[in-house]
Amino acid sequence: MQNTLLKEYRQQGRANSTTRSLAYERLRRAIQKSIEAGALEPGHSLPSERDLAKLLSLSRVTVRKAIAGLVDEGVLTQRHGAGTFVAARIVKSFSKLTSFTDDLRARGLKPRSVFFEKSIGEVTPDEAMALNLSPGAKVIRLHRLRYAGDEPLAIERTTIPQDLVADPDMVEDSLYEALDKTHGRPTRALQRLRAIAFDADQAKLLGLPLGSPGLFIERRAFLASGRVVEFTRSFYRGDAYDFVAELQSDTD
Amino acid sequence: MQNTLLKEYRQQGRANSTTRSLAYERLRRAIQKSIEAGALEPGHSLPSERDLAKLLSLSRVTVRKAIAGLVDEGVLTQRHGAGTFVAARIVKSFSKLTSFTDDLRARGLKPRSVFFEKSIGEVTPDEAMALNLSPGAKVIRLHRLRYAGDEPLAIERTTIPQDLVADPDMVEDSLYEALDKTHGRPTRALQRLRAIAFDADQAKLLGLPLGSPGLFIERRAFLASGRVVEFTRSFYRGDAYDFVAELQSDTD
DNA sequence: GAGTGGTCTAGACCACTGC
DNA sequence: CAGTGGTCTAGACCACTCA
Repeated sequence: MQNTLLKEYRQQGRANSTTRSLAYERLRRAIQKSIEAGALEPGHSLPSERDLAKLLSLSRVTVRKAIAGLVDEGVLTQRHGAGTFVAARIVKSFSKLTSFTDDLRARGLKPRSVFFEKSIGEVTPDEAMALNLSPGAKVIRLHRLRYAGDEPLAIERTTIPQDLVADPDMVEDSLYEALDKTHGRPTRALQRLRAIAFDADQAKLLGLPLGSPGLFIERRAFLASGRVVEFTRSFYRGDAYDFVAELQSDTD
Repeated sequence: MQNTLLKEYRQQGRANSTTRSLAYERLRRAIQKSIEAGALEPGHSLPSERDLAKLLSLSRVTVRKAIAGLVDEGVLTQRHGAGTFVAARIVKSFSKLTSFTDDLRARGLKPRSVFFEKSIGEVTPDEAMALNLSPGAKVIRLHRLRYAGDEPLAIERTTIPQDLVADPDMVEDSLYEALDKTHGRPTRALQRLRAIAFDADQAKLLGLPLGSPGLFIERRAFLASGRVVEFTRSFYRGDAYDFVAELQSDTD
């Protein structure tokens, strides 16, 4: 834990031979890496600011600056008098388009998918509408349970035009990583969200009591060209997610 | 300019007779007020950090902390070697959002409020933090049930600095309409949202079964000067609220 | 009461800007 | 070149948490 952090900190120093490295940036990256590597798990505490300062031969002010950055990204949380902890809830920006897989990795969680379905078929009228496809077009359908480590987090149904991905088996964990290799990631998305209560099937899959609160999210993601790459309907566990949005208040 | 800032800083000190006030919060508020009062206009520069520190008998670190908060809200901008300036225009990427309330109006439904509480009081520590107010400052509290026609939709608790609205009775249905008549509407807001299950009291108020799904939304709305005008915690019926956002992929 | 984060100080050196 | 913000230090005291 401390050792990993110290190692990462030194590593970060070496990384930038060309550029001058800032102590607080180095420490910040070191903490991030330690979390991603699993040395710091959600809910666990970091060494105290004073200990970190001593360990790394930094002043406490510098340590605080490094931590502050991660706190306002939602990666760490601090409790006065108690300590600094790796955030347990997943705070997801509702304004930035990020991949589920990347989100979890940034928090030191291991994303994993269990597929119920990976198939090719003809679009339904619904899907054709959502994806702007002609009737008769072929689509790939993914239906899966998404995990963070051993914890099921969400149920997800995704539909993708077949000409964009070709083979459903190209998608292992991350759709966006598969897209990287072909048409690139989407640059824009429209998302709609509401609260729901899980029905019997959903609750069972997620290991929650019937009627537990969750979030239903529907997303259409677009390529730079304007093409719809993805139509996804997800059910997220309410106890694991926080969504943050920055918005412009309407003139009316 | 400098004079106004100094005066505002002292003013902020007086507000809290009982509790200790934080220097960086005081300075931050003083800068905001100076902007609102027109003593600092967009594009103009602030005194240098060193000068501010000397003027207010603070350390430079403290002055920087006050400024940093306003910089990341987009109210001020800093240019290395040049100075600190009042932002000419706030350039940030916002999601466009439509709330259920907006949809209501668009659909011709009548929003209506039943108030449980409309009062004036002193800020709680929580509220002071959320609104960037000095301890001891007066706030208006609104606690209400919001309807669309005869359907209860949400339970809402709003806290507003008193100097922005003066009289709680000025708010009939829309807080923003009341603000139109005084300081103008907020230009930006930060929202955090998660799924919850309604407890007994909430369920009863909304006429729903215990444990029904809902959205808990916490919102802080800002004026162009960076001042927080509103801190609201709402509980929306899950079956009635749709949250729509457009997301952008970020290069960083 | 020991340990934690939260605030604050009075210095210092560096990198950049603009005259 | 003088002046600015950017980084960093080595202290200090306070307020809070938890056993």
